[in-house]
Parts: sequence; structure tokens; C-alpha cells
Amino acid sequence: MSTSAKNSVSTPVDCAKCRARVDGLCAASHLSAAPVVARYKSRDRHVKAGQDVIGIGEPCDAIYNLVEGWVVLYNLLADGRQQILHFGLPGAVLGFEPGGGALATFGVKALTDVVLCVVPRENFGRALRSHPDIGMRLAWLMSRDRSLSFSHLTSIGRHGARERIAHLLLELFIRCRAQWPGHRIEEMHLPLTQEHIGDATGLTGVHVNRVLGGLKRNSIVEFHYRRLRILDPDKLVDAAGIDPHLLLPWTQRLASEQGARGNASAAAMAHRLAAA
Amino acid sequence: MSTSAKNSVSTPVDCAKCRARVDGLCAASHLSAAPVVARYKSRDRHVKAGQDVIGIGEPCDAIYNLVEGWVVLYNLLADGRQQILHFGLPGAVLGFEPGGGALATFGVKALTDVVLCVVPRENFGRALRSHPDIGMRLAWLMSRDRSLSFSHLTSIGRHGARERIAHLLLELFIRCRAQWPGHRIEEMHLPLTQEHIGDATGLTGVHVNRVLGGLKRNSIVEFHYRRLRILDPDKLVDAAGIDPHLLLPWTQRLASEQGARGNASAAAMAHRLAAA
DNA sequence: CGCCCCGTTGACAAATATCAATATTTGTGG
DNA sequence: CCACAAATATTGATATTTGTCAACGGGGCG
Repeated sequence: MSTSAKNSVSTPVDCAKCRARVDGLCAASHLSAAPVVARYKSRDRHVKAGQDVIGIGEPCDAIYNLVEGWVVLYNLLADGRQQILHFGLPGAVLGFEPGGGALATFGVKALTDVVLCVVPRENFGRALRSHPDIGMRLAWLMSRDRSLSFSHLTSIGRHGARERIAHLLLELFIRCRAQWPGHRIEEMHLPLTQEHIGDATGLTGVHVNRVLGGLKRNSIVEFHYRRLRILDPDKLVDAAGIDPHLLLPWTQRLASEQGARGNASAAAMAHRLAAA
Repeated sequence: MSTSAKNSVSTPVDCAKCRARVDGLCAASHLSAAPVVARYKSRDRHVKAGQDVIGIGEPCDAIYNLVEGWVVLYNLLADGRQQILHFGLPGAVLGFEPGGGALATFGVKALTDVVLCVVPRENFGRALRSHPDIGMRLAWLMSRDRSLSFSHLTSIGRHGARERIAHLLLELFIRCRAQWPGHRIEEMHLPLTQEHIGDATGLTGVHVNRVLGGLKRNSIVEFHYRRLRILDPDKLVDAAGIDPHLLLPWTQRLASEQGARGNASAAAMAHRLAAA
């Protein structure tokens, strides 16, 4: 079951154009943390789609920076079902678990083929001590994840299926846009099945399908075989049950940071969504 | 609505016996962070039960260390319902939001009368720069909160009402025990109503009541007028749908840290629960 | 004493899951 | 390029869980 054989290296990642500098640990504001992390990393790691990056219960002996691809953080139930906890995009920090070196309390699986930058735990400790900014940045990233998780809790706990699904699609759309500003609304690739959407929203795949049907009939969004098409951003925001007053802070929380481009892009997105 | 008038000070908190040293920011392992924080804090703040510590949408200009009492982190819905995101016990760090100084994306309300230690944001930045351990500790705390939030996601997303409620009661019980080791199982005070339990588990107060009735009929737990009584720990773990294999890691995640007493106590708790 | 918050209970409605059958799309090997 | 297999999506009938509305009980506190 533990498919995380340590399949390693090939082309080393070029820190100069690494995605982790856009939204990850290496995006520290004061110093450019990229060369710092480069000094402490041990190697790269490639994982095939569908394989575990970190299996549930495995010891976490290293920090991973997700450089390329999508991962999913998940929990398994006794009966084989799963709950998806978080979708990780490039820049995500993986393997930093409460209780240094403890066993992972949730799994991390590659949704696509994935490239990771590996920093052994001892090295990471050293990096932190000599570069306090990294600790701060890490705290910030963890806090942002917590906020996202909180908004998922609200969605799952208090919203109906339609709102949950709209919320998730909107979130993924905005997070994608923040990373790859080129994409058009009309046709975007998400490496998910409807089953994944169900696992993330606490619904059945079957029910997700029905609700998606409704959203399509209302000309709001289409999601079909990993292709997302947003037909009406306004209605989508509405269907997601997001107070339009809180839309801007919400989008900002999803996008990178206080840094110039990050915010500008997220704000533009929010406005485009909120306006016409 | 924003009830967080800055009601201030009276008896200054004595850092020497502050609860934040047991499980909070001041529990840094290497250096004793207590004197450090003491140097940067500006004052104490007292908030009455029921009042907001931080209202939703308020700017966060300071970090709060929860010194005494319980708080609840919550989100409001358009129709007035709420989702409880987290219960904060002494040691909790509040007001550290993604996007320094940004508006709070969730509220913090006092469940009991509460005492907080206030560190203005600028001071906090300075403290971090001169004491890197604090940044690390903060990242660790945030990461632990994220983990807890993940387990709530799993509970709400994939478990039935009975399991969710059992899970929450067990969590609160264990967290209380870790802080106040004196308490007996047979009669413990939790400053909650059944409505709160519903808001935390994504259920209605009415339904919570019914399920609690069932748990009592099965001689598992009683919860009545803020008093919790665990009748059968084993059955409770079972009802919570926790894989007994994962019980120990789970309790460790709830309790303080790798520090001697923390772990020992949590492990003992887990064993006591798992055994007789 | 009386009020108010909290808890309790019942009848009914709505949302979602489950089970099962069928259709569509993608990917793969000739 | 085609044929086929596997994965994914779609649809219907029915069961289960949970929510809603409404009424009532009980206990603490002024």
C-alpha cells in the first residue's frame, strides 16, 4: 500500500525559475530564500500520478517543496472511503508535521506527475536557525492553510451540496489563476474526477454528478472529464454562498501574499468576478 | 455587533506561572521564551464570556496569547447560523492572520471570562527577528492547528452524527486533561451548550440532543448542562470511529509537544483510554 | 416567584446516500 | 486509424439521515 518508494532525481530543479519562489517557502519577502534553500536541499524527487508522496503513518524525515504538479492531502477511513483535506499546488510545503519527525497523520498523494525539492530535516533545522525569515514564512504558510481549512469546515459543515461544490470549484479556479495567470475562464484543466470533488466536499460521487448537472442547466459551470468551464462567474460566486462583501479578502487569502503581483492579481480576479 | 471594546488590564499576568508556557508560544524548547515575550508584550486584556475577542473583519493589529479561559473560533453565515472552527484553550495564539495586519477572516469569541497577553504586531516582528525559535514555535503551533482542523474535516465530511459528536467530546476531554491533569473522568466541566456542539459538528442542536440521548442510553457518555461524564472510554473511542491503531498519534497531536511531560501525559491518557 | 436559557420530544419534510444499470470518454495496443 | 478495455460519468428507484417546526419541561438566577 505504501507506494512511496523513494524514486529519485533526474534533471535537477533550477531554483532560478522554481515555482516555490512564487508562492512557497522560497518567496520570503526580505531575503530571497531561494539560494538559502538551495544550499540545504539534498536532491529532487519525482513521483508519478497516483502514487503516495507520503503515506499515512510514514515517518517524516524531510521537508518537501512542491515544485511542479498537484498533490492531494487526504485521510483514509476504516471502510476505504477517503476525505480530501487540501489540494496542494506548486509552492506547497509538505512533510512539516507537528511533533518533529513524527509519523504523518495524513497522506499526500500525487494527482499529476510531480516534482519535489527535498530538504532533510536536520538541514532544515539549520537553515531555520541561520535564516529566521524562513521560520516566519513557514508559520505564515501554515496559517494560510489553516484558514483555508477553516473555510472548508464552514462549507462542509453548514452549506448544502450545491454551495459546497461551487465553493470548491471557485477556490480551485482562483488558486490556479494566481499561479498560471495565462488561463482563460472558458476552458481550464483540473486534474480531478467528480469522485475527487465528492471526497473533498463530503459528498458522494453520484450526488456530485447530479449537482453538477444542475449547475450546468443553470449555465453556471460545467465540469466534465477534468475540464472546467465557468459560464457565469457572478452566479458561481452566488451559488458558492460567499458574502460578496467577503469575496476580496477571501481571494486574497487564496493567492500568494502581500507581495505586489500576488495581491494585484488576486484583487483583479476578485473584481472581475464581482463586477461584470 | 462588534463587541470587542478594548477592555483592558487590571492584574498583570505573572509570566512565571503563565499557562502559555505549558502549551503556547512561550513553551519554546531551546530558550525559555517567556521572558522574551514578556519583554515585548504591551499589556493584558480581559474579556467577558460571550464577548468577541476579535470580530470578523476587524483588523488584527496584535498577537494575543490566551492565558486563561476558553475561546471559540467561528465563522458566521448570511442567515445567522455559525460554524465553530476551533476551541482555543490556554496557550492558544490568536490574531496571527495570513497577510500581516489584514482583516480577520474569522471571529474569536470568549466562551468563559478570558485573560490575554497582548503583543503588538511591530513588537512581535522584532521579537521574531531576535529570537528565531519563536518563529519555529509559531509554525509548529499553526501546523498543529491545521492538523486538528483536518481531523475535523474528516469527521464532518465522512462520519455520521454519532461519530462526530463522540469525536468532539473525546478531543475536548483529552485536551482538557492535557492542561489540567487533575480532573476525573466522572465529572468534567465543559463551558459549552449542546448548541455549541452542533455548531462545531455541522449538526442542529436538536439533532445533537437526540444523539446524546442515544449515547447516554448506551452508557457511553453523558453531557448535560455543561457537565461531561464519560461512562465508558473504550466505547467512546469506538463510537468516535477512530482507528485504535491511530489513537496514540492522535492523542499526541492534541497534547502539548515533544517535551517530556506533554508526551508522557498524552500517552498515558491514550493507554488508559485504550486499555481498561 | 417568575423569567429565561437550555434541553427534550414528536411529527413531518428535505437532503443525501445507496444500489444498480447504462452511457460516455479516454487510453492502449494492434 | 480502429477496436477494445478501463475509467469515469449519468440516470433512476429507493432507503437513510438529518433538518425544521412546534410545543413543552426543568433548572438556575434575579
